Amino acid sequence: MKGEALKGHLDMLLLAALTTGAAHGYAIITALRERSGGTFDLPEGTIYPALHRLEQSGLLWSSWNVVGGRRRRVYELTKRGRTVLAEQREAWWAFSGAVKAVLGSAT
Amino acid sequence: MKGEALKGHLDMLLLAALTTGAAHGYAIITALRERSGGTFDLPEGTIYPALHRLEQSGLLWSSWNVVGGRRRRVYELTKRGRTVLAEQREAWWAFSGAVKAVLGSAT
DNA sequence: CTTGACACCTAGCGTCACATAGTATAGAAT
DNA sequence: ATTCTATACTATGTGACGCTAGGTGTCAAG
Repeated sequence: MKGEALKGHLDMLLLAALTTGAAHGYAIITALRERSGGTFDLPEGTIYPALHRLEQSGLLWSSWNVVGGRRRRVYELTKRGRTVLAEQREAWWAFSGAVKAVLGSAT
Repeated sequence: MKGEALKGHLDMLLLAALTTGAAHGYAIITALRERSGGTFDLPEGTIYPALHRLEQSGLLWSSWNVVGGRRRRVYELTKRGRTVLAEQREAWWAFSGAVKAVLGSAT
C-alpha cells in the first residue's frame, strides 16, 4: 500500500470494519490489517482523525471505556452510518467496475 | 463519481487508456467516459495537468499534430510507461482485493 | 452570428492521508 | 530499577493531486 490509493475510500473501510460490532481505534487498525491480509496497515495518524471526522459527521458515536487501566474510546455505527456505508458500498462497486472496464478494454 | 475516489488511480487509468494506441487529451476523456459506461467523466482540468505530469515523469511522450485546423497534442506510452502501468495494475488488484475482503467480512 | 462541439492551457483551492511528536498505562525483559 | 514493547489516544503540520474556474482558439450548424 502506497501513495494515495486510499483517498476517498478510507471512510468506507472504517465503517465496514465496525459492522461486526463496536470497536476502539487501535482494534480497528488491527482488524483492517488482518482482514486485508496485511495490505491495509494504517498509521494511527490516519485512522484517529478519520474516526473523529466520522463521529462529527454523525456516522459514528463513541463512548469511553476503561479496560485494564487503559482508557479506550469505543466507536459504533449510527443509523446514518449504516445508510452511508450502504451508499459507499454501491459507489465502490461502480468505481471498481469502471476501473476494471478501462483496464480490461486493452489487456 | 464523486469525492476523491480517483486519487492515486488516475495515472493508471490514463496509461491504460493509451494501451490501445496514441491519443490526444480530449479523445482520452471521451474514451474513459465510454469505456467506463459514463462513470469516469473527467474534467479537462483533471486530465491535462495529469498528462503533463506523466510526460514529465517519462511515462508518456507527446507530439503536436494538426487535424482540420485544430491542433492536438498526441500522447503515446513510453517503455517505462508500460512497465509502470503493469506495476499499477498489480497494485490495483491487491488494493481492490483488500477492499473486497474488508467489505465482505461482514456483509 | 451565436451556439456548441472540439481542443488546449493554467492558477489556485480544498481535501485528506500521512508524518511527526507527545502523553500515558501495563507487562515482560534486562 | 530500567528499558522495551504493545496498547491507546491526541495534536499539528505538510504535501500531493483532483478539481474549479477561468482563459484561448478552431470549426460546423442553425
